[in-house]
Amino acid sequence: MSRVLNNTAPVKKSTRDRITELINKYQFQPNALARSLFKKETGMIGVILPDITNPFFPEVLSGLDQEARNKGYTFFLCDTVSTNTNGDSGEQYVRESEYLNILVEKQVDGIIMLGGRINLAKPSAELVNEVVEVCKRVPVLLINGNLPGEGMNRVYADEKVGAELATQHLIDLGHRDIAFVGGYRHMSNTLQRIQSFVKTMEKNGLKVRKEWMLDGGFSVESGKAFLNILLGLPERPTAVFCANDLVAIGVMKAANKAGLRVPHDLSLVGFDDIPYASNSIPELTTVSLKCYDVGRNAADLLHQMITKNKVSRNTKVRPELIVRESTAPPGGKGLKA
Amino acid sequence: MSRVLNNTAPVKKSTRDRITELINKYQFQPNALARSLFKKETGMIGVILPDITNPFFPEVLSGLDQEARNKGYTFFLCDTVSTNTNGDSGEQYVRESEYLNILVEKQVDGIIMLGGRINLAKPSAELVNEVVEVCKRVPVLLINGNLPGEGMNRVYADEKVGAELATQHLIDLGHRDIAFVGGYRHMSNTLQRIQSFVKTMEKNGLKVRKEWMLDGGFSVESGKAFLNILLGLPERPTAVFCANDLVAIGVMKAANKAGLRVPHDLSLVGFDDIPYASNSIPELTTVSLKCYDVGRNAADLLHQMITKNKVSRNTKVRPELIVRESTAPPGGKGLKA
DNA sequence: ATGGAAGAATCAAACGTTTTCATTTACTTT
DNA sequence: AAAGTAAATGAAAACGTTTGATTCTTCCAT
Repeated sequence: MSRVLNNTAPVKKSTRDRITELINKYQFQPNALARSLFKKETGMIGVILPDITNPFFPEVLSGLDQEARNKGYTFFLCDTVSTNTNGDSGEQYVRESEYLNILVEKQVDGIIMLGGRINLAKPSAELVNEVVEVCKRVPVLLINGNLPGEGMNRVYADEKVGAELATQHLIDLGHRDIAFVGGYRHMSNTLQRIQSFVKTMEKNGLKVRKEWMLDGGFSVESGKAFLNILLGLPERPTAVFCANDLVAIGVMKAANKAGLRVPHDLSLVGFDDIPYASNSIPELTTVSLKCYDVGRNAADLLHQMITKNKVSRNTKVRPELIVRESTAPPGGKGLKA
Repeated sequence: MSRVLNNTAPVKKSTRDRITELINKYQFQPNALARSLFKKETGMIGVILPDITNPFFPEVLSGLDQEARNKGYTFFLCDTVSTNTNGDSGEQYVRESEYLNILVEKQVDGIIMLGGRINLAKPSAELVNEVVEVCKRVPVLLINGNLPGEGMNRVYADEKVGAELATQHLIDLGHRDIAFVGGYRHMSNTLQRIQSFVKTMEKNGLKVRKEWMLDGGFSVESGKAFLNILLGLPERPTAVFCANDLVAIGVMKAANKAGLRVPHDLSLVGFDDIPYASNSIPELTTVSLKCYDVGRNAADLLHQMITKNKVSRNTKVRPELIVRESTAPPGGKGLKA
């Protein structure tokens, strides 16, 4: 029966017909569990991410899916968000560990980790150990994150050039007083963006002001808060570079409420290029992390790791500046009252 | 060994210790495939949806996950979108069938269908047949969709009261000239919204204008197109009810470009309450479909279907009007030039 | 016609669990 | 102390597939 389904051996036409007839008659469908048990491959890939509700992730998921689908993979979705948001991300982290275990128990062919603890600037030794341990059993691929030491496989967007692109764009427009707001200093991606930001500023002979460097969130709400802080300062920037699009939206909303017009009074650039970015009024200038491409690359790389059992080298994808409507030369009154 | 892992039988302390030591030593992890093969349950739920990139779906996914997680389920994500968008949704439909097959082969404990063909106003007999066939093998739950005849299990938001809420809100504000734009007439959810819209209009003695009823898309782009059509008309509405938030955003952008202020010149209400809705400027008045609640309910119901093997009755969740900033009395110049 | 080879069909083992049943060991009670 | 009961352990079957080995046909060539 197996032979006729999979054409794995020659079989006389008479018997083949007999079998196929039975298959149709009983609506037979093979049991993938049993097959996987024997073949030691499941065609399943686990993807662990912090929060499916963050529009950033569906985008890369989409790329992953597109590339992996025709290779015959299906996805386990492991959302680690702690929905009963008591602000305790500890719970999220234990969930991450749990899922790691579940996935290897379910014998997935590969695991993709996306965000969460792998984004920490200083990941705990415990986590590193854990992931290394899992790596021994199943190929693991990190997207937009890193873990020190162990030569992990990763594909990621080049945060540094992304931040440089954005900063330089603002400078070329004529801005000299630029703020950076958003993110968390203890996360590696934020850190890279900040570092690249100050580097680019200094390269252009511009000063970065400590009091214009605000972090503490990736959300719209935090964006509003950041702008309000900025508004309370004696000296104010004419442009702000936001750690991601969501906080850019927040900044924009708060600016609007304060009677400031974007980009006339204040230039704004975001980061990520989530769908939001092109839907706001005015549309947001941002740097695209090419989530979709990152996803596709990841799927491809993981597939190689699974089949060739070979550690391919990491892939870095180059971000792209998307100039839309939220940036302009510093013509207006700026943030100055 | 199985006994000590699962505490399924009394075991002497000495041997228990011996076993646990070995487990730790060899980092033993059980094979979920083998277990599932024997127990005939996998703890896996398949969810089929059209496009993870549409912010509507992550929201319900999140609710699903939250409720199902602590019951020990994990999710298969089956995105049926045809990413090489040649506009051919036929491909999407065959993918839907494919996934249905894959999921039963993988022995999932249950299947959740979300959008796609189950939203068609007139589903093909072929589809109905297919789903009925699958239902014989594994519990299937439809979210926000229906299939005729066969007493399918479903949980859904009450589109009719949602549309009524929105329409009545506009009317209460004093609007008499209201347009309805967006969606597809051949989809059941659009149809219900339309029907409820005209019913509510007529109940208030208001006339609905054929030329103000536009359909043909759920996207931002289509929203822009709709408004532009409206602008070209000799007589224009003072408010428009959009089939979903995305087209409302589109309408808002097009209005903005045409120099119209929302809500001063034009009132706008959306549908769905996706995260976008509260991030736009002005924030969008909309009706919340309670995606998250729908998701939670679905997870709960499916769990009952799986364990109790009982066909629970359908669940309907009541939408809620969220009044924000995009609606106001028809004070402005309206759309009239 | 017999031997052999190639083709077709059938058998059996293996994948890693769980559970039942039987067997052995330990404990309690009269 | 013996018997009976309870606890602990061991062995084996089953879940549904795949594949390598084995047997059985069939046919061709010597």
